[in-house]
Amino acid sequence: MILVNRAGGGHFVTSLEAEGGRLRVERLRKLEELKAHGIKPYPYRFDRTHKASQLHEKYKDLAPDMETQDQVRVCGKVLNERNSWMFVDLYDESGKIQLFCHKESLSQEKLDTRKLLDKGDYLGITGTVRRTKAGELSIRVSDFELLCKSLQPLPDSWDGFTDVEARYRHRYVDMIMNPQVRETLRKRSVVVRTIRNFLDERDFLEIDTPTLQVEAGGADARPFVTHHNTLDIDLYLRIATELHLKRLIVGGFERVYEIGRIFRNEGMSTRHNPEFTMLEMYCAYGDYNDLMDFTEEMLLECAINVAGAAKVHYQGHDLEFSRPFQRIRMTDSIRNVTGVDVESIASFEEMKKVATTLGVVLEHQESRGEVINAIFEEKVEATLIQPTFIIDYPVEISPLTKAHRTNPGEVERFELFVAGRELANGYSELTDPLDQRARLEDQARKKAAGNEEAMPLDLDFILAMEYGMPPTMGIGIGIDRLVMFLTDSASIRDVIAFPTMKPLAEAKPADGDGK
RNA sequence: GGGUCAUUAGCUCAACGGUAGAGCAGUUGCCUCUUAAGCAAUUGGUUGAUGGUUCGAAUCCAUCAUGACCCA
Repeated sequence: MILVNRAGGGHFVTSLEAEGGRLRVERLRKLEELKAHGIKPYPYRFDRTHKASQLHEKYKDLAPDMETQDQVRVCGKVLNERNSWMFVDLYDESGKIQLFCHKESLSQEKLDTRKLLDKGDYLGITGTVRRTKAGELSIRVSDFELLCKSLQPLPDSWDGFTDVEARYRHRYVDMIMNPQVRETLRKRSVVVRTIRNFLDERDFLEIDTPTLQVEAGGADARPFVTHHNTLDIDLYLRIATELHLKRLIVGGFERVYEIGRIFRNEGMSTRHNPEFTMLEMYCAYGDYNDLMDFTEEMLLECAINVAGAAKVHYQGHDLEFSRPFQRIRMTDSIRNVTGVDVESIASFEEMKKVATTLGVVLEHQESRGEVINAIFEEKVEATLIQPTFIIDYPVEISPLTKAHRTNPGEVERFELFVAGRELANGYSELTDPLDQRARLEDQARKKAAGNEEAMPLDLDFILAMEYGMPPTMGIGIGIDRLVMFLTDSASIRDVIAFPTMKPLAEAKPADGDGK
């Protein structure tokens, strides 16, 4: 089997032997030599007394060139070495601690073993705390044990590991070499925890709904298809959690949410990953006005917990998450940007002409409301930098939203835009089962006509609604995008631990057809 | 889907039609000294893949693969 790879970084691994090349062979030689000396290269455990950061805190007042007799045990990964392993940078999750391996402090046996170590190995250290003349807190090593022999060479620590494709394909190396990768994922965890705490404090229940579904509804998107062998039926991966969370409201829960993985079989870009994480939250007896207040409060708390302030720097913009966010009717936002008052244009045909005049390219829009939305997306979205609620959407593009209480043709829906991108989508939920049925039948008609993004007719969902659903507000928030804003990440791949990557082609045998 | 660019040693990059190089890493000595980097010597390549042009291709052309950035 031949390994096919870009030597520069991208890998489709079919041969471990080819990875790392001769440097790996050299490490295997050392591994064998270690074993020959009776050293077990993959032991079971190590008791440490301190993490690196704890030592820096505890000894922050220790003066340069001062030596203590305090014995400590630390462990971690070797990432750098100076002067033939006399000075070693050992990293644990909390940070770095320097090891001072003076030959007079180590036995001859350990000095011999030291020659068989490589960068990337894990070590368990016993020694005393000192600060060097140069001022670096260090451990004078009296004993060490190998905790893991690493077989793969690490990237050059000075030039770093910068090949974008290689970083995403071998994310564990990216995490080792680029600390900000781990920091971003840590902040992601803070965002999710903040949201959970925020909702839990307000008596919400987190309930899991099905990922595998007979029909994928609740959003305009193409689903992934999979197959259940025993039932011998195709199932779809969910594109939203909305329809099931609303069934929970019907069932008597008043406050529910789910932070779950969503799958959409669509394009990939710096803003789209095929699987992503969305918060959906539903709360009985509130409307979309209450929901905007609620959303502002929650996002502000996220910003403060992650960035430490309401103001967040994102890709050259200063985003201000202080309350309240601007609220603009969609039609007003179009007038503000283009000068055109779409509310005064009643007919579908006339609206299409206006769109064309504005340079908006239309594809399969088949109603006045859809054209208005196209104009909005093309002309207004990118201009919405500060957090802004766009409210009161056309009914034609909102099949699950309650009709606006005063404006005909509109629904009580908002989307929150930040840095020109949609971050959240919320509304007064449609609870009228007859209206809901009419809207979904219209969707089913579009689907039958070939629109793959139209929603299927979920009769059980309508049946649930016939049993009675209280007035409800509900929202979906893209967690990945929120984390992008709060961590100043340009690509969604930066906030996902293991982003989706297209595999590299495997080598074909010489007698293959080569296709 | 369209355009532009990229892919060369473990990593970061040169070489732009004439013998594939550097820095770091690695190896071997010496050295117990440091904040990217001790000193010296030295190993290392099917230049992403497949074709083509040419006396000669990392370099020019075509196709493919993967990725990045724009655009739809």
